Amino acid sequence: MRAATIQLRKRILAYVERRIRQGQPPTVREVQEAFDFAAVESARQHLKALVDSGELNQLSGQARGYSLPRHKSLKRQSVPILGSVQAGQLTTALEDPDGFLDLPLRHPNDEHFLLRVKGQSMSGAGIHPGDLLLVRRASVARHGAIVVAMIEDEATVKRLEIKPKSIKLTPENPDFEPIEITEGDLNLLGVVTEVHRYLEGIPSTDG
Amino acid sequence: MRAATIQLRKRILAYVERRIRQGQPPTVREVQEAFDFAAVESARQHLKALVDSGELNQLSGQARGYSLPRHKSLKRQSVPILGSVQAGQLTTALEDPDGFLDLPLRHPNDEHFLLRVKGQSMSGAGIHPGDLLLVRRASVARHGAIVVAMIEDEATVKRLEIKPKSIKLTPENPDFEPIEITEGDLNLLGVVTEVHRYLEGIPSTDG
DNA sequence: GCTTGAATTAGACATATGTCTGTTTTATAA
DNA sequence: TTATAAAACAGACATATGTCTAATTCAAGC
Repeated sequence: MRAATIQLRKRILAYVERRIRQGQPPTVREVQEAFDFAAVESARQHLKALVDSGELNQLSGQARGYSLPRHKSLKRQSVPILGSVQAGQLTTALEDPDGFLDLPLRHPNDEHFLLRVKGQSMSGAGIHPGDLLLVRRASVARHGAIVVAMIEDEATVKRLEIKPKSIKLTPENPDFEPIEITEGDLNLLGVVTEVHRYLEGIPSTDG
Repeated sequence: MRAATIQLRKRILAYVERRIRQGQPPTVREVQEAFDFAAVESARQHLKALVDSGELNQLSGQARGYSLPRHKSLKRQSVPILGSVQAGQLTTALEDPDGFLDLPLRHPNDEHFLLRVKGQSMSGAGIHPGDLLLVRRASVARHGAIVVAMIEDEATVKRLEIKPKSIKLTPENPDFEPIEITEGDLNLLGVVTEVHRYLEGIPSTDG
């Protein structure tokens, strides 16, 4: 393959992806026009190459038959927004959320919720009051992960430190005290996977 | 219109919407098959009715030419991810993004892009390196807004301060210097509306 | 039942679109 | 430069798909 072709093919792939995401995959001739090919076959050859290399899927013979491979099409789901979670009430809270946001999830088979941040205890990690934390429900987490755990009757956000004989939950703010508990006493609600902040007011809470 | 037709038409609309959201609008004949019509024209008539009532848009004569009207489709959009923007190259950068994220947009009729944060100049506002900023393209902004402006050949993020006779662009970090320019020299690319941080690695950069 | 218009059916046609074959141009390396 | 394969081009063809017209069936009201 020629040097310039690599760049061109990337641009074609980006174009096709954009069209698909906008709701209508392009025809071969639309690709031809978008890239000023004089021949339909030129566009087709590039598309075929992208299919052959696995960057696009194709339903042969169908009009606008190009689609994104599975790993590229993220599932989107409605995620409930929780203002706070009281002890043992996660299920209840999930059933009566403050609202929902449609988000693409990277672990679409896991259960998620959004938790609105209160207080400054994680400001050292760039997590501030009002931020929405996307939490993947899990009962285990890796050392160093930011987790949501039930501490003294309320869900709180801390960084998890796994020690040989205990668990330490550290706020990222020197004004707050870390908590050290035994592994059995840890009531982990989930792992924070994303932080979202909305600067222009409350996001749509269509729930 | 007959009683049963109302229900059927709703089901057809839902089918078309689902197909569009999955990335490929159906052909008339696919609608025909999905609803067991013996004639193509039956499906076509229902689709035509949905177009006439404004629940679908259509590009006549085009294969798979049905699309969602603006108020339905643009609740979620594919937003291009830009790693950086060089002077005057926003259009080019938008055509060759690092990837896309599907996000619900609160100003669905405006153009948006995601900008990956470099440097610590806005850490005082809780914006850190690696964060993705959702930017709504705009040429004007309100006092106090966090904006993306072209400064010295590159897009940078600053807080906007509108003064009587000048514009001040302030980094939220004492280690950096504010910039003061006349209003005419301001090259505003957009307003930051959301901050997103992904803690478990790079979000899908499928572009 | 009869009437009437909506809904469906049947079939054909026009166009859009995918695909194929062969030729020409172009970039790259020897 | 020349040889070579990649890439682009040109044109044709096959199929998919949108659209049209007329006939038939069906549901709802009289």
